Amino acid sequence: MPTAGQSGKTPPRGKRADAQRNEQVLLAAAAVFVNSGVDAPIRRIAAEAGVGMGTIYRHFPTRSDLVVAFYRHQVDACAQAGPTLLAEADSPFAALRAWVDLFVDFLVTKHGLAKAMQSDGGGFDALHAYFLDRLVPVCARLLDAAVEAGEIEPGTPPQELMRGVGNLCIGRNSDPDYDPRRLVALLLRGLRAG
Amino acid sequence: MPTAGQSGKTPPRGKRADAQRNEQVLLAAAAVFVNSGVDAPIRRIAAEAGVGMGTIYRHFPTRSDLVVAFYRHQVDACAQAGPTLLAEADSPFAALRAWVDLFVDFLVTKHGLAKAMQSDGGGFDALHAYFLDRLVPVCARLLDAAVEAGEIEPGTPPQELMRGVGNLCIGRNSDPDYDPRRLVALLLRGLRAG
DNA sequence: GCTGAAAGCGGAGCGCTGTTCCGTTTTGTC
DNA sequence: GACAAAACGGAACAGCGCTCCGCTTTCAGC
Repeated sequence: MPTAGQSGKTPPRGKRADAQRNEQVLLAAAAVFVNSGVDAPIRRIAAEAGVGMGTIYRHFPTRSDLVVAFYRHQVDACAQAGPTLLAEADSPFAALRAWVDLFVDFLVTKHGLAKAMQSDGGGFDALHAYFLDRLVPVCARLLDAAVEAGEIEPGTPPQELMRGVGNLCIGRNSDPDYDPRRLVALLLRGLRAG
Repeated sequence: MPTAGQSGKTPPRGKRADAQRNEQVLLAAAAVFVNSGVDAPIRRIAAEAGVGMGTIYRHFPTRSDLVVAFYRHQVDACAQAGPTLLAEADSPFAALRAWVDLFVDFLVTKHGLAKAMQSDGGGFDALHAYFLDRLVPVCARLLDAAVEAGEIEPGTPPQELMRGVGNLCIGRNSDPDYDPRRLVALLLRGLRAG
């Protein structure tokens, strides 16, 4: 994937050089999300980046925007894996299962991302929206294919399945005995026709 | 410094009258949980009750304790419904399904309770513990009965199922289109032997 | 009744958040 | 180099949980 827009010497919309620089620095500093979770204090990220609070808010009006920017390419990779899996797997349902596994892996390896994705009152609306925008269509295609192949029953909206899977992944880090994968597997089993 | 020597001041088992009164007043004020969710500011509950912050923290060291005290009888009712349903339903699996429905109803009608129950970092540990203490044994008995009747596959720990169901109920209020019941039904379907 | 120690109370205060606002600095252009 | 616009930095404000300690209430023993 290309690095954030500008290659060579064409600044996209006339952003100033220092602004572009700071945006990159902020994205790099957002790596604290990896270890401290997406709830890491804004001040900390600003300090990590060596910029002031004003700067961070100007570039990313909500924490959600920063999180989206930071994880965007991973979400995109997950979205792109959908069609590939559908083409290569033994059956549409197998593809769906593999894709959901990918999604679950993504969520459980990011502290608190699943929780943040629910967006209920936490100001993570942009994150929620981005996940839905990118992944629901992919999920829909996989579901449709599986329905068409007679492997699962129709009637489950993709956004509902996504939401459910996301919800099941919440709190994995707070309880090492809890493994969302087993429950997600049960959920998918419940979809099967028969 | 207390002059320790007095004749037997009996340290009474019972609390002082004003303390008992305030505890009742606080429990009544905790009704703000119903409309404002379990995240309602402590200050607000204190104000509602007409007491100071110190009082509320003395009676309920964590917000979790207050929530537990407020919803305790409803949780107990849910726990007690387990054996009843098992005795009256057509089959153990039907009883399990009915009981889970009861649990889901309880969770979705309390703003944010499901989220709080996850206890990941929110200081809701006592709430989490109480739910588990009271409901996991009930769930275990229902699961065992259904396994014994050959209706579901063995291998799902009750605490995992509880957690999964609880997780699926998160955020129902933030998205009216999301209905956890359908997904919970799928999950239970996934348990079935066959 | 009184009385005084212990139990309980109240809320100011601390530390931590997110977010805004505006004087100062940097940048790019003429 | 000058100058306006863009961007910056962090002090300041608001809201939160929680603690701490001087003041008030209770109640057994007289």
